[in-house]
Amino acid sequence: MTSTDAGDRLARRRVDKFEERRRALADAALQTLAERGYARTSLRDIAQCSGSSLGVLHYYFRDKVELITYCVRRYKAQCVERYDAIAAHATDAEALLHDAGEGLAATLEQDALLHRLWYDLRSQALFEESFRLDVADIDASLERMIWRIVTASAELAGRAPRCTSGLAYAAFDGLFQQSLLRHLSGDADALDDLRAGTRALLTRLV
Amino acid sequence: MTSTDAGDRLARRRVDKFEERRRALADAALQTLAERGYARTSLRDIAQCSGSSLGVLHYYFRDKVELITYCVRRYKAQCVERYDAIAAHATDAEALLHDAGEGLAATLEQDALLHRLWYDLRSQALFEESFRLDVADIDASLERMIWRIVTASAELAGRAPRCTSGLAYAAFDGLFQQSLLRHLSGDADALDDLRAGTRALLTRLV
DNA sequence: ACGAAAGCTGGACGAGCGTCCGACACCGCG
DNA sequence: CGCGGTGTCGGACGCTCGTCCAGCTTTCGT
Repeated sequence: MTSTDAGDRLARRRVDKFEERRRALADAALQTLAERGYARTSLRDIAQCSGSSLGVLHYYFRDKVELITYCVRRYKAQCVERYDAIAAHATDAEALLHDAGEGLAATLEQDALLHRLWYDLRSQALFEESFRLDVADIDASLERMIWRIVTASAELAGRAPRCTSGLAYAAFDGLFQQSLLRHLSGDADALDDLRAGTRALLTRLV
Repeated sequence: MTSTDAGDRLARRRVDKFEERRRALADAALQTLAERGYARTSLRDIAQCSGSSLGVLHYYFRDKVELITYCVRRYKAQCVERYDAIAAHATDAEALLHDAGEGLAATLEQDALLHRLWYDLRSQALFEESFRLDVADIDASLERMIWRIVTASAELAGRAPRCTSGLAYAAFDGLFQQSLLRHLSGDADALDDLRAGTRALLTRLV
């Protein structure tokens, strides 16, 4: 083993540790962002909620934009992973209709705060150029997720989808967003309406 | 005429002038908000863009929240007025399909910035309780507008709507929001896709 | 065990924020 | 003309923000 090999291993381990810490900080930051919203969250809030300090944040992230961007990327990873499971195993059309509604409703209930953050960030992207690429990326992931459900539903029903992937996503996204707003406002019917709406959309669009 | 009558007239004229100035300031503020977004707009920005000063803003509005709320209410008035025209005069189903798509596309193109502000404010409402009532109010107006189009379309086609008013609004809202994001990102197909999507949604939902 | 590098701390700094206020211009009335 | 009320201005105030840094502690290869 040469000395440069040892150096490489060393450097790699250091980088790994650095990255791991970044991830931990970003996850804590994501939690805080989800609770207070993008515009109302300061680096001091994030530092306090993650039990670290301002200096640490600046040690691991050049500035606030880099931290936020890193957080959003992590969020996206969680998002895709979470959604990939929804349309996985359904053997008949009726079961898929049910599972899709239940999946979306469960997601809305369990991760309401994270999705609130997502809509917040997407709105920011309307104003801030620098967010648009990441937002478009996440949107594309979600669109693929919805499209998998739609095509699976069509296949099980022996039909072809009667809409484009973009339209299906837009409609489901609107439904989910509206449900989220009502759910967070304390509307008890929001979840059931999301289930019913999912079923309705799915049967109209295929 | 008694002296109190004269006093009343005088007081009323003063109040009118006061309200008129508030409106003018709010309209200018709305312009600035639409351009820079809620979180990035300071009272100094608003003062500068409206050619007034910080002191004037505070003379006519107790604080920033009152100014913003007043702006949103004015926005809502414009909004409803603007939309009421869309589904007004269509004599056959095909014409309505066409008019609805053109109306939404024209709105998207002409008032992109105002709608961007609307989505911004609605996202803020997810976090800030104090916005929710006004946002819910505007949402309800928009939902009624969409529902008028859907029912008119169903009637002209000799059918009944196959969805609830809430689902129709959610779907159209999602479509419009997605189109807005793409339009602002410079996607040249956004407008055409909105037209096509409107037609598709309308034919699937009735 | 020791020295250097990595990791971390708390506070300082200037900018920008919402708010507030004293001073001044304007105008109709006595 | 002078006077009080209305409208306006620009700066001061206290605060929070993101950024940055001097210096301390911890870690770790040698």
